[in-house]
Amino acid sequence: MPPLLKNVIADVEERLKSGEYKMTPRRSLILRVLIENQGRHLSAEEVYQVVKEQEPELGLATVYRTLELFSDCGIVFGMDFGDGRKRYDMGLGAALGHHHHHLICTRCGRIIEAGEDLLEDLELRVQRDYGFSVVDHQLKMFGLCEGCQPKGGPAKSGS
Amino acid sequence: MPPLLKNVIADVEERLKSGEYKMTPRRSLILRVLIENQGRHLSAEEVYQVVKEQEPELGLATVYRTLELFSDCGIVFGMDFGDGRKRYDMGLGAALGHHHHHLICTRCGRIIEAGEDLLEDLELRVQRDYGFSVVDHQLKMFGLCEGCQPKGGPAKSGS
DNA sequence: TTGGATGCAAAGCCTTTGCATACCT
DNA sequence: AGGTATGCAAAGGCTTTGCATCCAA
Repeated sequence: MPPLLKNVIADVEERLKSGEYKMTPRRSLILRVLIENQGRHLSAEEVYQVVKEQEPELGLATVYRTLELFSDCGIVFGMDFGDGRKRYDMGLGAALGHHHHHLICTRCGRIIEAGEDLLEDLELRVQRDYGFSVVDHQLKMFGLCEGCQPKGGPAKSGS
Repeated sequence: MPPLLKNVIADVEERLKSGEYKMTPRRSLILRVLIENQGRHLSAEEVYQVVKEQEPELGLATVYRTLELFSDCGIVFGMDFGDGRKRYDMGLGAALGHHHHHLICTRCGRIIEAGEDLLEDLELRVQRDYGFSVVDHQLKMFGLCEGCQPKGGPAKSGS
């Protein structure tokens, strides 16, 4: 495994220990799966399927418990794309696990991560106009991804 | 009931009829509850509780079915604040039922509607940079509402 | 030895569905 | 009559929990 991965795992271990938790082999495995699937927003069940390939003994409940644990520690973030199940992803990159921007294609279901930070501006306005102090935000945009859009450029609809 | 309300109900009736559905007394009642509670993002269960006061015979399943029906007709919009249940609100005002901006207080749970439209700008960028054509979006900001913020101005933490 | 970690299965929540009945055109 | 609307209760899907066991410090 690449050294970066080791670092991340070590870092997570630190965070867990500071909260009286242990980094067990199973948790480590789940973490690795999450890292290797960054940006794919796996559900608990999906994590379970992947993890079970290497650790068939591992139970679904452990996945749920681990995901919640990681979530509490700020290691992963849960999100909801309206498909009836929670999905998770690493909180790496953004300093505070801040800024989750997703473009959700309503046709093929693909979810694209967008890295915009224009919301800084909006946060300031909200802070000022509503007296609301923003800690985190989540933006979802629904529409059609490039591949699902009508092809052929800006053709006239008729001819 | 105010004339505006009548108009809305009549309009909804039109929409239902155009889809082969009927505006029944129960649906009308549910609609009225939704209208009278705009901005409160009621869950199905909550709608049920309110509706039952006037129509104790009405069943929860009808509420669910009606909410889905309204949702399909674009009359209401479902959203998710991460509390494990769908919440609904009227899609009035914004032309396309577009622009749902919510400020969610993580301390008291209050949900404030924000009417900003700064995202137009962001949508354009997304369109350009990702080739993603945005149809709708949803923005949630988590933080502390005015009442839940530490009082007394920028006081020193110690003394 | 003690406390957390885990598997398994049962239980919980919210939501959807099946079926028989009631209502309206 | 014919078809939709509805209540009730059962069924479903995802998640959490209880309990006995296992593991590590």
